[in-house]
Amino acid sequence: MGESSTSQNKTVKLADVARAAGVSQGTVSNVFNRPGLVSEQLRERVEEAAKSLGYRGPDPRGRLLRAGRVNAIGVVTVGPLNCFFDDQYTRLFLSGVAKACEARGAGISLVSAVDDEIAAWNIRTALVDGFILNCLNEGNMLVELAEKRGLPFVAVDFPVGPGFDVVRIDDYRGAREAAQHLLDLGHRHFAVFTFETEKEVRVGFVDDVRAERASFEVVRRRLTGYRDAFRAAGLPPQPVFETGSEFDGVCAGVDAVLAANPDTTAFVCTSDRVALHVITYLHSLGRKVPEDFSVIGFDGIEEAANSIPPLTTIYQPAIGKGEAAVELILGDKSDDAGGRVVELPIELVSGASTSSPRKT
Amino acid sequence: MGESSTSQNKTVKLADVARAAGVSQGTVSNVFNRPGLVSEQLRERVEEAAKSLGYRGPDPRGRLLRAGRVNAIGVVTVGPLNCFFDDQYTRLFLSGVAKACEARGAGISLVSAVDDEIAAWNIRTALVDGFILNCLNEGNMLVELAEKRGLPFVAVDFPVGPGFDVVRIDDYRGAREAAQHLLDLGHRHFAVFTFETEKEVRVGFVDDVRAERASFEVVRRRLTGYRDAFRAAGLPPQPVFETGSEFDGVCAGVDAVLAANPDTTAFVCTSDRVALHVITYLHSLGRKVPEDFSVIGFDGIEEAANSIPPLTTIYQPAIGKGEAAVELILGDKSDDAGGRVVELPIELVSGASTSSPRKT
DNA sequence: TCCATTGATGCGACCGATCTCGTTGAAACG
DNA sequence: CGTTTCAACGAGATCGGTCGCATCAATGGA
Repeated sequence: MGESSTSQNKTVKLADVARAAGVSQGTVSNVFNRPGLVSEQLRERVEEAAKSLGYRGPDPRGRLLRAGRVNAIGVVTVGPLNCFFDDQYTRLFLSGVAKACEARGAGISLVSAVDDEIAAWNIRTALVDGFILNCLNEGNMLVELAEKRGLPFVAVDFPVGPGFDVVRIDDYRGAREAAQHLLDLGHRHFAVFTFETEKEVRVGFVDDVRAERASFEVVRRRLTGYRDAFRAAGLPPQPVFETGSEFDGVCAGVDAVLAANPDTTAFVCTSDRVALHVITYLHSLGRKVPEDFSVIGFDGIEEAANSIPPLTTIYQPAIGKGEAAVELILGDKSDDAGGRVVELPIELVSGASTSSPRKT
Repeated sequence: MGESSTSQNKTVKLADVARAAGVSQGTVSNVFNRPGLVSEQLRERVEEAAKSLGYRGPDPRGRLLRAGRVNAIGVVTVGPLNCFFDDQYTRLFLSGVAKACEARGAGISLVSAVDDEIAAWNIRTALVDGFILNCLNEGNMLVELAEKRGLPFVAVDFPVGPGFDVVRIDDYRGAREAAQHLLDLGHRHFAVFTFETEKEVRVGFVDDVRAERASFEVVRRRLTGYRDAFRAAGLPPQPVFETGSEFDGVCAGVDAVLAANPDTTAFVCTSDRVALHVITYLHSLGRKVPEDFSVIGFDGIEEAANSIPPLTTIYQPAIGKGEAAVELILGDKSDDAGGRVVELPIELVSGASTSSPRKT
C-alpha cells in the first residue's frame, strides 16, 4: 500500500474510485447512474476522484452481469453476413428491425451462421436478449440452437412450430394471386423463375419433385401457389427454372426458356430481384416489357416501384415484418409467448410490367 | 438443503452442475470449453448432471466479464439505424465491415446515435471491443465520446486527428477529376448537386460561404475539388445546389437549374445516388442522357454500373474501406496504433452518362 | 423533548464463469 | 524402491458493478 494512485498498470475500477474518494462503491455507482440520489458535495468529490484516477465510467461488462439484460437483440441469417446488406428484401426487413429496436432503445447484433459450427457457437454465445431467425431453410438447426440457448426467439417465414413465435405472410396466396393476375390478362404460356430452392443454387430447370422438396419454405409455398393457379385454369404444368438471385443465372434462365419455349409470354418470378434482372436482360436483348413479355415479381421492394417499367408485384410488408419480430421479442412477454403467429397482409401492386400477351 | 435438484426457480448455473456432479466449477467449465482436458468418464458424469439439471451451457455474460473481450465491434452512425440499410454507399461499406468481421470471427453491433444523448449513452455502454465511426460531421461528439470510452476506434472519412486512426479517400482529387473529365469533354456550364451539407437537409442553392462551412467533411472536400477544377479552367463559379439524397430534392434541383440556367449541359453530383435520381428525373422529363445532359456521380455503387445509361463516376472502394477499418481495430495493435491513416485509391469509371455537350 | 419519517450512505452479497495455483495419483525412469 | 513427470482436478481469487437492506443523521410534528 503506497503506490496506489499513479502509474497503475491495471484498469481503474469502481472500487478504486470509491477508495480514493473515501466512499462506498454503491455511492460511486450512484454518482454515475443516478446522480440525483447523491448530495452535491459528495458527488463532486467522487467526480474529482474519478477524473484524477482516469476512471472512464462504469464498465458495461459488470453492469451486464448484474443486470442480466443485454438490451440488444440478435439477428441471425443463414449465410454470410453480407447478405444483410446485399439483398434488397432483407434490407427492408432489417430496416424494420432497426426502426423498432431504436424506438425501444435496444441495439442490434448481427450474428452470422455461415456454417453449422459457426452458427452453433454464435447462437450459444451471442450477447443478446433474443434472436430473430431469418432466411431459414428447413433442416438447418437454427431453431434447435435457439431453443437450446433458452432465449426468446422469432422465426421469420417459417412453418409454425410448437414453442416459438412466427412472423410470416401468406406466400401461397400471394403466388396464386400473381399467377391469376397474368391468367386474367390472357396469358397461357409461362416461365416460372425462382431464386435458390436449396442453400446451394443450381441453375437450371426444376422438376416437380425438386420443387416440392425445396428446403426453403418460402420457395415451396410460392411455387405451389403458382402451380395450383395454373392447374385451376386448366393449364398443363408450366416450366420452372431455378435462377438464383444473381444476374447471370437469370440470363441463363431467359436464354433457356426462349430457346425451349418460344411461346412463352410471361415470366413469373419468386422475387422482385429476379424479376428486375429479367426485365434488364430482356431489354438488352431488344425485347420489350410488357409489349413482348409480361413480368411479375414478388416482395414489393422499393427498386421495383422505380424500375422502368414499374414492376407488377406482390407487395409484402417487409419493414412491418421486422417490426413485428422485434415486438414479439421485446414486447410484453405476457401470456401466450412461444406460439404466437403474426401473419401480415400482402397485396397485388399493378405496375406496368404486365399486360395482355402479344398476338403472334 | 434438500430441494436442490427439481423445481428450481433460479437459473441453473455452472456451480450447480459442479455440485451435482461432485466436481469443481473449473472442471465443468472445461467439459464445455476444452473437453479434451477432462477424462472421459468424468466428462460423461458432468454432461449427465448438466442435462438432468437443464443446464444450457456457460452463460456468455459470465465469460465476458472474466475474459474482457466481447469479440464484436460496434459501428456507429449519425442518424437513425435505418441509414445502415437505406443508403447504397453505406451498405457497401458495411458489407466490407461484415466480411472482415466474419473472417475474424467477430460480431457486429449496430449502435445508433440519433441524437447526442443517445449517442453518449450508447457509446458508453455498447458491448464491443472497438468502434467504427461513420457518417461523421464536424462538431458532433462521437470522436470525443469514443475517446472517453477508451476503446480503440476508427474514424471514417474524417479529418486526421491526434490519437486515432482514420480511413479515407482523397475526396478532393476525386471531385477534381470528375469535373476535369467533363471539362475535357467540352462542358462549360455546370450544375453541382450535393447531398446534405449539414445534418438537416436544406434544399436550395448553396452559396460559397455555406459550401465552405459544410459540416460534413466529405462534402466540403468534394465541393472544393469541383470549384478548383472550374477555377483552373478559367470558368466563373458554377451554381451549387443542395438536393439531399432523396428523389424529391433532386427533382427540385433539376427544375431550379433548368429554369435559372438553361445553358447547363452537365450535372456534377457528390454521390451516385443523387446522380441516378438526376438521370431518372431527366428521363421522365423527356431529356436524354448523355445526348442532352451529361451526368457524373461519385462513389461507384453497384446500381451505377447497372443503370441506363451506365453512370460515369468516381469509384471509391467502399467495401475496402470497411475491411480496412475492421483491420485497424482488430488487427495487431502493434506500434503506431492511434494515428494511422489509410487512404484508399479512387478511380474515374467511364460510363455512358457523359459525352460532349449538346450543340445549341 | 421524543418518536416517526425522510434522505443519504455504507456494507456485503451476488451476477456466472474462468484463470491461476497447488495438490494428487499414477506411470515412467534409473 | 525413491524420484521425476505429467495429466487431471479442486480451491479460491477475480472480473466490475448493482441491488437490497441496515444505518445514521437531520428534520418535522405532537
